[in-house]
Amino acid sequence: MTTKAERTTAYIIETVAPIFNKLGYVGTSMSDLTKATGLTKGALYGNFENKEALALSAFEYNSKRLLKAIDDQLDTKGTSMDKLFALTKFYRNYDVFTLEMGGCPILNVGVDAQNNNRLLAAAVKETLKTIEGKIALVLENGAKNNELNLPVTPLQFAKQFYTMIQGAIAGATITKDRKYLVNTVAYLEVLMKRELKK
Amino acid sequence: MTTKAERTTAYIIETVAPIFNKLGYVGTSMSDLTKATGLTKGALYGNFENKEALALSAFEYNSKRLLKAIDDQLDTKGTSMDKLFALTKFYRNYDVFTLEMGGCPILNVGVDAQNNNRLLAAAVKETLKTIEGKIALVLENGAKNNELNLPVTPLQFAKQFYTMIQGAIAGATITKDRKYLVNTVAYLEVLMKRELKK
DNA sequence: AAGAATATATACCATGCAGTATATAGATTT
DNA sequence: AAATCTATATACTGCATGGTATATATTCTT
Repeated sequence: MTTKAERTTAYIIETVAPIFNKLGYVGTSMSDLTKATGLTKGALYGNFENKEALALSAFEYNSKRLLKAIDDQLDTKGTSMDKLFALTKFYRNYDVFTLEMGGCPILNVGVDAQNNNRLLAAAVKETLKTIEGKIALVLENGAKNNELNLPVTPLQFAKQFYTMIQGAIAGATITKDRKYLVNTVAYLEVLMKRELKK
Repeated sequence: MTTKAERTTAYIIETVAPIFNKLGYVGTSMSDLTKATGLTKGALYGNFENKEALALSAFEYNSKRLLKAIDDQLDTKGTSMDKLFALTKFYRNYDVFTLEMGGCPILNVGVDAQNNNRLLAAAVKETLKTIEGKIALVLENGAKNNELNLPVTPLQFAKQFYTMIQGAIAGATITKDRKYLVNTVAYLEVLMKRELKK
């Protein structure tokens, strides 16, 4: 059973996560958070040591949600090719997925924290590497099972794959135009068929 | 001839531009700027109406520098293919180019201003479109002069081209690893040869 | 249900913030 | 060189910031 205190901590993180993601670390004030949660400073500082700990928990929360969603796609039944196409399909509507998170946590926090918060920046970097690793693993298994051809190493292909996705996310974010996602995913699928298909 | 006042204004912009680009709009304080310039608030507010005007001028300054550099590449003598390869070469060392600017202004300001400053966000969006347009123009001319084959419209290809670059910039920024630039540019050049060559 | 332990609210602190009014210094014009 | 005009420095707002000490609720244990 979860104690009241644990539920409060969880509630704070959930509520605070999209705000930090949207407004950035320095752009978010403690009063933004008391307003959003309906709690007072006493409650927030009773559950978290300081603003930085809150921001870190908030990012970890968003990060886990994202990694879970990616895992869900890559756990699709079928060939490794099926799994990868499930992932591209996921990213085609990534703007919808990230709407309630307040945008892409990798891009937003990655850029925002770069020169403002080392711990956050390091956490983002690790999440990015984790995602690349997950994609690489699928590719590696696909190659092992003779389901696909790999022109380069699995990690190399995974990195290039995610770089294109990242570019699409950046483009869609900056221009507020989801076509960047749609078009890039379409192109990625063509490239995958061309370069990975046996 | 430039008056002393004009030179001071220019000096402020130059000095302030990389700071805003690095620390973001909210992350930059007026005292950061007085410290960096060696001037006082009186001087800054005498030359600019407020912090927002200062940030806008700073972005426009960085933006112009970037557009100028891109133009320089695309003005390379030779075929449209030569011009495009000059551009990819430029982006291979983009981290060096943007070092003294405090990072990529498109990515940094585009993400930072997204939820903090509408004017800035709009300015970045426009710059991004301008870049895409410049690339599209080279492609269009190349097609007209029968120098290359276009599988899609010039703008469509240009957008996909820049999306990949943008992804590489994001990856390199977040992980502080320039390999994202090097590898993406290498891959882009392969794709260009494969898809554009007659 | 009473008492102990814990979680939240209140009130406060020092500091930093963007911005301004005014004084002083410097440049430009005559 | 004097007078005028302009640019910069100084000193000061009022307000928001992150954080804390303490009082008051609320939850948990017995």
